[in-house]
Amino acid sequence: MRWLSAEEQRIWRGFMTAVTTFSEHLDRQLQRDAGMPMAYYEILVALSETPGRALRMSELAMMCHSSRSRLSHAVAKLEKEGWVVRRACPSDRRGSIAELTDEGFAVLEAAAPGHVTTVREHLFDVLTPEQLRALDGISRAISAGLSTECDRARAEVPEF
Amino acid sequence: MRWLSAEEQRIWRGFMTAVTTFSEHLDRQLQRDAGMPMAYYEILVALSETPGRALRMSELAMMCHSSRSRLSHAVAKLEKEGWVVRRACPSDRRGSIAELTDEGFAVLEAAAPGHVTTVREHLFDVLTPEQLRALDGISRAISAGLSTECDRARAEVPEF
DNA sequence: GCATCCTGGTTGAGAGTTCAACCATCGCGT
DNA sequence: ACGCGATGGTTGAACTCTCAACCAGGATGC
Repeated sequence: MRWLSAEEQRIWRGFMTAVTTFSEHLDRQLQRDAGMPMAYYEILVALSETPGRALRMSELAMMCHSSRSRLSHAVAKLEKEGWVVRRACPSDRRGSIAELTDEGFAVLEAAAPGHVTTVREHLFDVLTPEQLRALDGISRAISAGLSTECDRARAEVPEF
Repeated sequence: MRWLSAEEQRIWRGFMTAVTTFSEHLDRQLQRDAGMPMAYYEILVALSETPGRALRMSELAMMCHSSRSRLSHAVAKLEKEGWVVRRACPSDRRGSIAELTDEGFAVLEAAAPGHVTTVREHLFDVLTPEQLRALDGISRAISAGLSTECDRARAEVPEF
């Protein structure tokens, strides 16, 4: 087993610090200005970008990179707020469809500018175009490394 | 107010996806193999690296970039597990000192290899040396952008 | 000495996440 | 038609985090 060098540790810790501080900052901003955490904001965004502003729970879960359970709890809360409604799926009786309400859309419209401004201010404004290009590549590489993980797991299943 | 371009959105979402998937993966690995979330692991690491394996709560909070409240809850749990003990601070009667127990150290030693391996596998193994250098700069820039935020807030306080 | 403010730390309630268990339905093979 | 494994989704309990309230002890000013 290979440990991390001092240099690797520095990079690793710096990365985690930056990322967690950043996302805590974003979460706090959204919670303060829009009364919801970022995970819930993402749900509203995903719905708002879909034609019909409605999606099946499982598709919504994929879009938000969320577990079914998490999404179910979250949508329950959003429904209680009146920002989303759930209705049955006509083609599959198991299914359930979440739809963004007009009020939910209005809330999202009100929340978006502050959120986008925060993202721009702390990400795009502090990085050079070159760093942004690098970040793009880094994100892809990390994501690819994680999804091949899943593939490997899937490949381990006998008779697959 | 300036919206994000399509390209910026792509980078932004890709970045968040990579980061959240990655840290969820790490959290799950630690939870499964060591029975604790990453935040708690970080606490044990910070203590283990301090001479005497003990730190005041406030210093520990800074090291872990954690709020006092979060740390207090976390250390309470770690104490219940027997991995940490709390004792009074001799120089400041308000203070409280968290100390890593031998059992806590043993648990940490057992957990470390799996954690390091996961980090290496999904971060250092998937990035080129050039990307790692870029990541270092990016992390610094983001962290700097967030701390100047605090400075500005501090500067806004009247008579400061 | 004492009033006042600040700092260190804890606590409790409320919100969000995780995990495993669960139910209903679908799809497929026979 | 029937059995059966896979899928879609929900639920409850345990856990973690956040936020605000709080208490105790230091520090400063008079």
